[in-house]
Amino acid sequence: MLIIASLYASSRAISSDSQYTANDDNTDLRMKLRQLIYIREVARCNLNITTAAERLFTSQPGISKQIKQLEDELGVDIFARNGKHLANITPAGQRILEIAERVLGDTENIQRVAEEYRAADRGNLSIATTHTQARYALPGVVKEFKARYPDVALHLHQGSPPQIARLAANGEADFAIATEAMEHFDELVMLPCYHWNRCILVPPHHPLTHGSSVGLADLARHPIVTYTFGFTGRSKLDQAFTARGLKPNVVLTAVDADVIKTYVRLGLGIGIVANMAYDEELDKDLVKIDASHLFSQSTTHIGFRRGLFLRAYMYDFMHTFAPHLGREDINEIAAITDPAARRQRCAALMEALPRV
Amino acid sequence: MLIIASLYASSRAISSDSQYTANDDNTDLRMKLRQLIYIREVARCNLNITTAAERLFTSQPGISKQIKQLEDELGVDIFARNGKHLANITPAGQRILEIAERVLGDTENIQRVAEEYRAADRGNLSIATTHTQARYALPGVVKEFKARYPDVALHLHQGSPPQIARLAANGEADFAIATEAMEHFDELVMLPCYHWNRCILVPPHHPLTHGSSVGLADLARHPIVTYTFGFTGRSKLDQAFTARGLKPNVVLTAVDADVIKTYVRLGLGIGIVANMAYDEELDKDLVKIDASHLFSQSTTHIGFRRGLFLRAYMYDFMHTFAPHLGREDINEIAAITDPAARRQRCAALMEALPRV
DNA sequence: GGACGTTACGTGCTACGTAAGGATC
DNA sequence: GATCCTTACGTAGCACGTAACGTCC
Repeated sequence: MLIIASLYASSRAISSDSQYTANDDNTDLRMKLRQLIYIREVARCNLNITTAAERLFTSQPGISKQIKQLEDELGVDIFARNGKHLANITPAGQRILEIAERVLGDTENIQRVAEEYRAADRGNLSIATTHTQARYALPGVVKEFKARYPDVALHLHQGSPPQIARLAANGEADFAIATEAMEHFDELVMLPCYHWNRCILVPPHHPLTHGSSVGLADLARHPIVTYTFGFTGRSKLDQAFTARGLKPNVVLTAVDADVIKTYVRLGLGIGIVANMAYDEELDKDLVKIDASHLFSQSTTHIGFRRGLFLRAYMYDFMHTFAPHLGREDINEIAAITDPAARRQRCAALMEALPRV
Repeated sequence: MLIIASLYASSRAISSDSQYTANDDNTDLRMKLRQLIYIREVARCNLNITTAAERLFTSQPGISKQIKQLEDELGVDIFARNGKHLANITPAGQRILEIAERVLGDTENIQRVAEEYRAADRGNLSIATTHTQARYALPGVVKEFKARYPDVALHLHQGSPPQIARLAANGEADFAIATEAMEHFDELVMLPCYHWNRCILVPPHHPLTHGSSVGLADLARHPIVTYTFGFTGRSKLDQAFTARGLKPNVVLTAVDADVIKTYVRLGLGIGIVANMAYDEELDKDLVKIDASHLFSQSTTHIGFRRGLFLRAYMYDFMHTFAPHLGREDINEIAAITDPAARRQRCAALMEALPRV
């Protein structure tokens, strides 16, 4: 079949021409957003419809039926069934799910736009972050933010770096703020915020306080208390030791510096923590020895799902937290589709950050 | 309000935690795709709900009510009302409409993905193009394409360049193929296909056939029959004359070369047409004089809406039409968000095309 | 007065929940 | 046997069409 049509007559003549109504606008669209929510949730729940139903506060047969209906309309299976069990996601389903994610993200964006215009300084800000950030880096920013936006409800979700990244990727949190494991989610736009390094905390009169300059070998001779692997730049710490062929004697690992400090006070070992975790006032019973020369610096990032509509106060929050991040810079980087190119652009930003 | 929650317990504990369900997934989503279709159509119909209803084959009160319902849910007006008439699109509505376009485009993409997996070599291909392309550039490609994909229904829509661009931008056509006015639609990805230039057609024994080399001044001395402004590289033609301070004596303009040739045969003037419009066989009663040295070359582009899911046969069509366009190249360029950067990338491609 | 949008009302579809049935592990 | 998905059925809600009303040009 080859159809050739001319349309000089009227600039909108096309649509009144019945020939076009077939391929034309999605007039006969039966697909529903609910169905997309359903397939997404089922995919997220490891293909378990029952738990998906619980999480969406609806009935399991309802989801079952809607999914089947969607598959019928599209003419392809989204899920591969093994008898009556969902066994897998089909290739077509994979691609459909990707687009469905974007669609649902966009519907959320529509709601955000509406909120923005209804009340620019009212809304929610949901931040997923680690203990270190929540305890030492964010309080100042949060205080300033709350003073400026008293009507924005702030939610802080604490978790491990992978959890944090997942929350942001799923849209359950607006921002992810962390140091580790943030490069592995391509759907997240990660912006470098600040560099930091480590310090050593020891009780007063500890042998390390006597020597003039502390080296890695000195540290390796003492029992060490530091972060659990995967938290707060722990990887950089290990790298430094192994690069020198040293085996650190880590006797205790914790997720947060407060626990670490507690055990340093008990004399369990020397603490290696992020330097912003030392509080001049509260930790004056400990001696802080700078260790920036021993480890390569770490960089804390703030991330959000690509395509997320950013409220004005969200730009403001990022700018407060990392003053080098202006609205235009953020938009520019978020517009980059290719994750590799985005990382490259961010690397340039990182260079400009003050070293520690 | 400041909520801090910890989520170490379980990697998916979050969602069963009632604290999150408020800001969490769009569980209580009431928005419907129909509503988005409605607001888009109303916007397209110059805020006339009645005609939008006709075009969508539904009732006018239905649309009216659904729009109001959507506005209610979002809490902002999408359309500004003057009494009972829709007078304008609000700023919020503007942004909502942008996102709605993307959502609806994506739902269409889901259907395409489904088609692709259901029957890879079955489907529709809708091309909007000009007379020149349809008549002289496309027949060979179409023939080859139809042989390879007998089950793809091909639709050719002929129109003016702006109409063509609009069809592609609206999703009423998959491809736009034209030479002029293709840079002004940022939502279209435009790929350069081939360069071409003009030739002069005169009756036998015409004075121009005697001179050795034809110059612009020679042309300006004869009555000219050529394309209407805005068609088939007419702008480049005018530029050449005005750059030399010449005023061409255009006595007749037409949209297509067939009409031009007809009047050249009648002795109305000399014809200036695209060189691919000369048919060795059919036009042997006319003398063709190459004019590539007189005018700067034009470039024909193929364009599609950014974000459009491209079927395998669509890649193939483009490759057949412009062999330098491989699937990867197309994907790479389509992934570029910034229109300026995209144009720049295409400029590089154009350099590589054979000059004429 | 004509075109257009809104309100009111009736109807038919459909999504959803409950309950029972069958498959898989 | 426990878990999980499907089918069947009843209900309640909602979208849609018709008709009448109000409004703007």
